[in-house]
Amino acid sequence: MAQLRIGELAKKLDCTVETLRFYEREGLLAATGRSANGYRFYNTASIKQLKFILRAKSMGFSLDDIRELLAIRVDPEAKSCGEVKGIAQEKLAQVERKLRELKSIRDALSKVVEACCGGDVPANHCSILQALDDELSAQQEHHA
Amino acid sequence: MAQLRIGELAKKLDCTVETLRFYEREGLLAATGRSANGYRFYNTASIKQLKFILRAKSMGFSLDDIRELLAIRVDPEAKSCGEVKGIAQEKLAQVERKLRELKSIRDALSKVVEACCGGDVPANHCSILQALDDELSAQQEHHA
DNA sequence: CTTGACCCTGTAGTAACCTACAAGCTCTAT
DNA sequence: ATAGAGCTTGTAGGTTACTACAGGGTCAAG
Repeated sequence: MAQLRIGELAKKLDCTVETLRFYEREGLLAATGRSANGYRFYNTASIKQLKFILRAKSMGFSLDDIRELLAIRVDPEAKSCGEVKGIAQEKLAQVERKLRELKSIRDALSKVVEACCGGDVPANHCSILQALDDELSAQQEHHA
Repeated sequence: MAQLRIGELAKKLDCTVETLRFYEREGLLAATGRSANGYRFYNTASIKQLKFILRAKSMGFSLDDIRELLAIRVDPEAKSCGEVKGIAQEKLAQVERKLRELKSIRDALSKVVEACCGGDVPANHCSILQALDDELSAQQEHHA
């Protein structure tokens, strides 16, 4: 069980073999080695590394970020905790920016959705279309 | 002032001429016409349409969505308010999904950032790296 | 009459992250 | 012996929304 082929690893950690080969090309995850027939195999260290990658991805890190984190992970003596924290903080700041942006989009959108009758009537005077047309749609309080 | 050239329009509504030509290729915004020299020109209707596009974009609609909304806008008798509202609601649902996802990313990230000492010490035992390695990082309450 | 800003077309590149072949080898089961 | 699943490489495509040329025409000012 310590030795998995690419398809087994893909199934185990729920990704595709193409993704694994892609990660290899990108320098994120080398196979542990090749068996006599040329097939890639992965041991527990490789599997842990893939878990690391997937977990970092799920936390919003880009593949570039992950490359950087992996370099530190491989040689943690060479880098400080502060550097790692810096990467994570920057990512957190990005996520928070995006979050604010999305919130304001959601607010604007839910406002126009609420205002629309949504009925089976011709859209001639649809308030959504009007809001998108209108000079004052974004901040109607400003005028009212 | 009712007739703008592409560069003037770009400046007026704060986008680039390349974007305008791109929107034309994409069927989102045709120029009102061409002058004798072949230059595009835009009248107030075109300008309104570009405003519509930009406003829709700022509300999180994709260019595909906007194409659909424009079709309704051009012939609003043929479509119902309900259809427009449907598009907007679906978009709102997408935005809210993304929002939830980002929130959970932010929470996970801020948790690991808080836990890290961030000092100028080697990253050997960095809690961020450990969290990414660790089986239990995502839901440590589950075990504790 | 030339410079420089502006316009034209068409094509190709970017970013991030895969995804999909084609052409062919290997292993297992029947 | 042969089918079928799984593996190999390399290359090309796809998404979204632009962005960046190259190579050339147009126009107003000096």
